Order: sequence, then C-alpha cells, then structure tokens
Amino acid sequence: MTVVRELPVLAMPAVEPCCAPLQDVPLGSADAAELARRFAALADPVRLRLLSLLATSKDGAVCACDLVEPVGRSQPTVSHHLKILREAGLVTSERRGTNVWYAVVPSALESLRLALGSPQV
Amino acid sequence: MTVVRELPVLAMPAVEPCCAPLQDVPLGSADAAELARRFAALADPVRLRLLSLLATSKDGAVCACDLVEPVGRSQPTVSHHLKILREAGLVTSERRGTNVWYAVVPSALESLRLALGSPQV
DNA sequence: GTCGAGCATCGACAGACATCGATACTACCC
DNA sequence: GGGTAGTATCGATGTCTGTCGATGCTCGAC
Repeated sequence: MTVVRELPVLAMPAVEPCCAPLQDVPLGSADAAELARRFAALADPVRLRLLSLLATSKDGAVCACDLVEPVGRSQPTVSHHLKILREAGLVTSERRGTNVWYAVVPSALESLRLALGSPQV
Repeated sequence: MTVVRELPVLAMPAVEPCCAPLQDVPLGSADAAELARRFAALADPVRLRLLSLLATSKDGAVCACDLVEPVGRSQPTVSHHLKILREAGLVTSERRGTNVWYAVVPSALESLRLALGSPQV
C-alpha cells in the first residue's frame, strides 16, 4: 500500500498577470479592481500565515487538517480563508482521500510582484 | 520669486522590510499582522489608482488637487485614502503653499515585493 | 448499505471600512 | 485684519468581512 505522497506539486492553474506594473501606466478602474481583489486576499494575517505555511512546507503541499491548529482559528474559519486564497488564484487544492491538500501557486505571487514594479527602475 | 518645483523627490522615510519572504519561515502572528496591514493599503481600487498616478507622474510627485478628478471620488474620500497610504508608509506628503504634494516611497513597494518572495527560488 | 472522519457551507453577529456632506484648519493674498 | 482656495477631519450610513457554532457533503472503511 503506497503512501499517497508522491505528487510533490499539485496541478497549477495558469495565472494571468492582470495588470502592468504600477509605474508603467495609470491603472484603469477595471484593472485596479482586479488587482485590489488579489491584494485583498493578502490583507489578512490568518491568510498570510496560511500562505507562509504552504510556502515553507517541505513537499510544497499541506493537508488542510494540518493548517487549523497552527493559525489558532476554528476549522470553518480556516476553510473560509483557504477558499478566499483559492478564489484569488493564490493556492490550489486537491482531494486525496478524505483530505484536501493545498499548495501555493508561485506564478500568482510572481504576478503580484510584477504589479508592484520591477526592482531597480 | 522662484517656483517651488525644484524638489523632484520628497523626503523619503526609511521603510523597514518588516518580514522575511513568505517562503523562508512560517510567519509569526505579529509579522503577519504587520504585513497584512501593509497589503490592506493596496486592497482598494482607489488607492491603487492613486499609487499608480503618483508612480507614473513625470516628477514623481503630484498635487493632491490633481488626484481627485482622475479617481472619480469626492475630495474627502481621496484625502482619506491618501492618509491610509501615508500611514502604511507607501507615500510621502509635503506642503507646498496651500497645496500638498504626494509621492510614492519606492522602498516600501520594494519591501512588499520582498515579502512575496524572490524571483526564481 | 452504515458509520465516522475531514472539509465546506450556512446563518448570525460584531467590528471594520468606503463613502459622502458639512465643517474645521492652514496658508496665501489683499 | 478679512477673504479665499486647498486639505483634513468629523459624523453618519450602508456595505463588507472575520469569526464562530451548527449543519451538510464527501469520501473511505467496515
């Protein structure tokens, strides 16, 4: 009976960059709304800790069951935050039996970095 | 009488990087709260447009009077958002006569980029 | 099939937030 | 001094958001 661990990365959805860097062109209201929606996903301490737990995990993915205790919130609350992160495209999820494993989507973080501008402009 | 235009950059306050990249170490609750506070400043379309207007300005600074019309909000609302950006350390302000000029603090954006992780990790 | 474990959704509530009009403050000009 | 233009603050209001307990859903085990 093989342990279900041999998928180190989950399927990573494509993440459109959304917007040009802030320094390039004045943001239109549609782009601004979309960008704000993504940054709003980062604007909560619990979600940042969840992201950090996923990002620092050895395998790149963590069972939802192992996310509740570290952040000190109830299971429904953690599930709520994970949903927001997923809808913002920042994480992916995948069922493995009764569990659900989460992983960060690196390209999503990258796209937000780009929106903040390139280093040494 | 000299025009008060010859200060291309305003005084830039030092911005502490706050936190290590998300991928380095699981965020503590204090660091997470501080990071969330900064990202929350970016989680509003009006504030993103204001930032973008400042970042794309020729001189690097813009009079507050020139920020109201482009974002389509009332003057008190724009002033409110500018205050939030200022308190998050993302912009600086400076009186020039009856006007107040605003400019982005590049190091603040840089510090947020760092928190999102380094490219090609 | 039934049971139980794990996760998501629902409903409710308190606190935070965006927005505006009215008003106070500040600096310049006369 | 008084008047005016540009900002900031105040108070009120509607909406959004984080949180929880209770409940529903989805698997795997038996």
